[in-house]
Amino acid sequence: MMYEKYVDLLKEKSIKITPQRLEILRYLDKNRNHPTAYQIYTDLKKNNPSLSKTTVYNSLEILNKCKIIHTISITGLESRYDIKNIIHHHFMCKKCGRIIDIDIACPNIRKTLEQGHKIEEVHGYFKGRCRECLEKEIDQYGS
Amino acid sequence: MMYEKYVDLLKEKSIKITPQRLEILRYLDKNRNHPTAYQIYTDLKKNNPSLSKTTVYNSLEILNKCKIIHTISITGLESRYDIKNIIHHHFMCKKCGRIIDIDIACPNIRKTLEQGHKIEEVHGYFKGRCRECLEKEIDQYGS
DNA sequence: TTGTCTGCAAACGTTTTGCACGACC
DNA sequence: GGTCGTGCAAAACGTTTGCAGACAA
Repeated sequence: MMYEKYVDLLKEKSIKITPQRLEILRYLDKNRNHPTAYQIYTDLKKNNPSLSKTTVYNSLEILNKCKIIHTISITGLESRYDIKNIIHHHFMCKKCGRIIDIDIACPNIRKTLEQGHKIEEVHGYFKGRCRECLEKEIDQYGS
Repeated sequence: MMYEKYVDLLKEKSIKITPQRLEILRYLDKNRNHPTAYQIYTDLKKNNPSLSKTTVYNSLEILNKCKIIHTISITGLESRYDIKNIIHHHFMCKKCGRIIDIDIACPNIRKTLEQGHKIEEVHGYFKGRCRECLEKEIDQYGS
């Protein structure tokens, strides 16, 4: 079998390598649209009908804990998952629901706040209307 | 009856004034600890046993839509609610679960992103360990 | 053989829905 | 009289749990 980065990554983090975990990682690598656990589950079930939701949730949890993937809770409903490894934030279009990576970092974030609280994670969630939805509005109602 | 700011605020936004809505606003004004809908419901039910969950959810939704209150989804589980009217962000302690207001604004946030997406809401969620929990750790394991 | 991972079913907590009643212009 | 808000119950949804069997060190 050819070299696969996720095999190495799991080894590096001392997480047991299982076919399910690898499939989830490959799925997130190919699908950069921030899928839900259910989307991952139903899509992977097509090629592996015995896959269970429990395994998907368990795998996502362990991969998130080891920072191989990231959990996004921008919708306020379900969690969504992301495998990008550089720090970034997210924009959600309130019209079409798309979630888009935002490659900006807030430059003046301190690691410890004035009050002494220690920051370990920063989640920037931006909401609004995406360019495509804005353009549709102009087409409809005129500029 | 004495002057009440929330009566005026609802009038201003053309939202019908009902006892339930006012009670929820007064509750959030007094309880600045980012309660869940269920906490609001059970606490207000003590003085108004006929109050229903539906009404609490309906009211929170309409008040959020009109920006009188804000919905916080930092936990990834339930929604929490906040009545503070100046822009701020939130810190959640991963040990004790407390959610604390962070009065900083990211200075260089544009209203429109490079790709043309229009930002209407900014939610900054910070997670880590609060001062009190950090101090407990030091007491336990030594500095 | 021990611990860990998987998969199924059931349970759980939060939120939404359908519907009937009541209040208010 | 028609619209809107309320309250109850049931359903829906995402997620977690308990448990039994399978697998790997």
